[in-house]
Amino acid sequence: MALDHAILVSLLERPGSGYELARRFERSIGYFWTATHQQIYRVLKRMEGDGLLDVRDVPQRGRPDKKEYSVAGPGRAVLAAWLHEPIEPESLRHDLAVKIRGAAFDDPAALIHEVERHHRVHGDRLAHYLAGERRDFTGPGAPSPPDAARELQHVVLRGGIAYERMTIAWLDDVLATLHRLGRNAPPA
Amino acid sequence: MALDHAILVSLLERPGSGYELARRFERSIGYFWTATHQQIYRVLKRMEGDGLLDVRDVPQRGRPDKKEYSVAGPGRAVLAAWLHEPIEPESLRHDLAVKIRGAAFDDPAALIHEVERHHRVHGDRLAHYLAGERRDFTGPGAPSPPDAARELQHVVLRGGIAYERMTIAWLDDVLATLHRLGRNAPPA
DNA sequence: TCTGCCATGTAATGGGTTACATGATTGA
DNA sequence: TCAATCATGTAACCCATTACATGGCAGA
Repeated sequence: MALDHAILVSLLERPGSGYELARRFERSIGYFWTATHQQIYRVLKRMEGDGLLDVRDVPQRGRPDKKEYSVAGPGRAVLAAWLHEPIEPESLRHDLAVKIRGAAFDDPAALIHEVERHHRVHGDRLAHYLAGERRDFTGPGAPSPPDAARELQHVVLRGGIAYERMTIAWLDDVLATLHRLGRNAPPA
Repeated sequence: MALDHAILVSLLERPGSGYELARRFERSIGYFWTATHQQIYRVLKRMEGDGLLDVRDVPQRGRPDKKEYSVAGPGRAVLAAWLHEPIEPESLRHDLAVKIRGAAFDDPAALIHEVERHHRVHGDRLAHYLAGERRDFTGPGAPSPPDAARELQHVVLRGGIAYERMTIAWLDDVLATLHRLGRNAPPA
């Protein structure tokens, strides 16, 4: 159900259409939550039906019209209630780790390219987050004193940055391990 | 579908019953994958039907009998094929981050207890991982030279340790931010 | 006696992913 | 002319979570 809450938070930060939400889920909110447009449209419709959201038809020139959603009173109440409930600390789902342990029953060295690919992806994400941080928080254009919403967005982004740095360092460790195994026991 | 592969890896490391698998998913494999016994029994039945697993009835005294599963030839082939396929780099699903951004529209200081609770959970997990590392890899009883399977298990565990340390450091950052916001703008 | 562990399952629901579907505008 | 972007949706399937269900043994 947390997609509902992520959408509420995003629409409180700024009202928008399903399409715009889907784009945000590829960027800022995507740092910590993913969703496709199909999911988003379904949930928006349901939440609108439940009276949690307001909709406004926005005609546009040269573009398809869009429906701009914003959070209604009951939506705000639902979010507030959720904020005061405890949630379960996350547990990981890490496919690559399954593969690494599985590689013991195959050829460990064959995993090197795959791990390198993941390393590049996380490097790109890190660069992207750092650019966003400079643009929105630490760069010359950043407003000061910042408000609470911005401070909280920033601390979440710092979490994303820490996650990517940690992952990259770990993948270096994985690569070193795979290389070591390759030298000690070269595949037939 | 990666639960299938996680089960194959675990059964290759050591054959076992559904119940035993469920317990492993609470410990070592649980570092990077979670599953409940309901899921596990369903998947075991399906994979056995597909000829990927062998079953053996094991009568026990003083305990219910159990079914011991092990990986059959086709199961090994399925795992090998998956190991050679590329997989998508993970994306996060972090409820707590949604809450933190949402707190801007409520009372940020009210989140402090929740964040502290998560901090404790991650601290406990870290201690648990470190104890496992000492017991199985770096302690006096650990065999040397270790084989490939153990090396790979260790590098995955190091990933879990790095993840918990990173998370704890980030939660410290979050707490400092929440305290700062509380001082600057005390709630009514 | 009661809790917890061992051991296996079924059923209902809900959420997520993938595939399919349409159609206009802008820029290369 | 072709690809990309904007914009919205439906349908089917799979997977995961939650609740329900049983029953014996060991130890506090």
